[in-house]
Amino acid sequence: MTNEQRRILIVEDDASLRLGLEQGFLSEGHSVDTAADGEEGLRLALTGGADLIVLDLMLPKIDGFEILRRIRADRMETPVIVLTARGEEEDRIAGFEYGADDYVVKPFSVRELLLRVQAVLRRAAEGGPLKGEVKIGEAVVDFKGYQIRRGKKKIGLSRKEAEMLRLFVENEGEVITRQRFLESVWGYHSYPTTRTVDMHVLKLRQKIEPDPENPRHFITIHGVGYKFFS
Amino acid sequence: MTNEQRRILIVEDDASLRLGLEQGFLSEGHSVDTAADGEEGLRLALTGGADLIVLDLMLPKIDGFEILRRIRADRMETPVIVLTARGEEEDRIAGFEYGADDYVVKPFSVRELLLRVQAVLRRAAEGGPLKGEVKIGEAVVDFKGYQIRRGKKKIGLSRKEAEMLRLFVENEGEVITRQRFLESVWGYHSYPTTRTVDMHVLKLRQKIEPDPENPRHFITIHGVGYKFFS
DNA sequence: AGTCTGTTGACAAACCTTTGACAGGGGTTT
DNA sequence: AAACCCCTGTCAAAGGTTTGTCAACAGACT
Repeated sequence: MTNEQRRILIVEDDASLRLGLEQGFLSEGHSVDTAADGEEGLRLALTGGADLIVLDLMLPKIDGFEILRRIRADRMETPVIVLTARGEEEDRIAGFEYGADDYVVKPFSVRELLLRVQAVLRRAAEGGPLKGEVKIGEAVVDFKGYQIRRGKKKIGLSRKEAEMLRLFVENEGEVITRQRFLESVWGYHSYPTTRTVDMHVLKLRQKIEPDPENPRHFITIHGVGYKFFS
Repeated sequence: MTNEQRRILIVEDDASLRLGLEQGFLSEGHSVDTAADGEEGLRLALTGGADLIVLDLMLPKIDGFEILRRIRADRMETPVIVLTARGEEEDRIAGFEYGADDYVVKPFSVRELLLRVQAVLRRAAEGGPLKGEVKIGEAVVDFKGYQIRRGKKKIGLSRKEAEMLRLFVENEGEVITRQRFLESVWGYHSYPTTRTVDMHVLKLRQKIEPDPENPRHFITIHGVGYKFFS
């Protein structure tokens, strides 16, 4: 009852993944449409009243980019989460440009995707902060452009910085442990030290805090993790 | 990391992998049960109080799907992480259909599996006991944010304070002995004096009680322990 | 080669936790 | 009721752990 049920469209050619996702969504109480190729996917996207679309980029017949482009060309604002394969990292930037709302890199845990879907649905329901820009004190973060504006100064964000910031913003007011950062931003295939997380927080503070030595937005919770306030 | 120890059940027929995983979990401080075939695995899954099950799908006698199905048929909610081999009966790999919490494709690094186990355990723990906020008199405790709000004042909670408070809240009205605090909050790896518990109760009183010298919420039971009322 | 990013080690600084000490309460025994 | 002993409240200092920050290094990219 924490969530309303929604209609999810899954466009994915790999049968086992498609079924797995379908089950996952069903078990969360959503209803599901599926398409195994781009043609079908586009048709369902344009006709069916999906509340959210999970879209693989690599598809038979019509690829994911094209589907995304056509959806947006129709002025549909249905949230889209893109699935990209490892090594197609550039896809992700391109994906954002075409108007994806989030992306997940394969291989991912279904749990992770379910969490992101929930987050996107929540944002969509609330009017979607990440859609455009987020204000943090004096600074304005542009996630799609990977940069921050403070007054007239523009400061670039690296990929890791941007992803950490995204996690912060999505969980404003809640403590996020270093482990959770590693899990969510770094994934299961690289194993940096937890000190690395600290380093990135330091950088975010330097780029965003008015007074980096007395942080107001990125708060340390000793022995636990960090907490964010906009 | 002061992570709590858990009991892990490994169901895997390949001996070297089974031993490798066992070692990994042991070195993280968990305790481990193992089963080399499906029959044994199912038996242990249903009887033993495992906190998490690592389950190979391809097993002698009873395969992993069947085990998973039966576990869930019993309404057990023990988290399960499934190990699948690449190329195994693809259409059935929709392991999530049967309620797995995550899956890992062989070959995988032990390190990766350990990380996923931690993640699943953490989520299982978070999902359970604590709701968002709890009111204690005038104060509102925000466990996710590790803080207390009293009117407009926000007071931070340290980790130990938060964990003690959690135990108090979860056992409202019951007397909790100092010993129980030590076991539950501090665990088996450290043995502080019971005076330490007093100290933390003092701090909680100072942060939460309207009049810390005449406590209404954290009551001393002389010779026994403390009792909490919201 | 030069730049940018991510990662790590090192060390000091900050912080929480723990402990000792002592006063004050509580309960029990006479 | 008084004496007594054990338990708890509280403070402050010690102790140990966690974090902030700098600098160096490797790798990717330009």
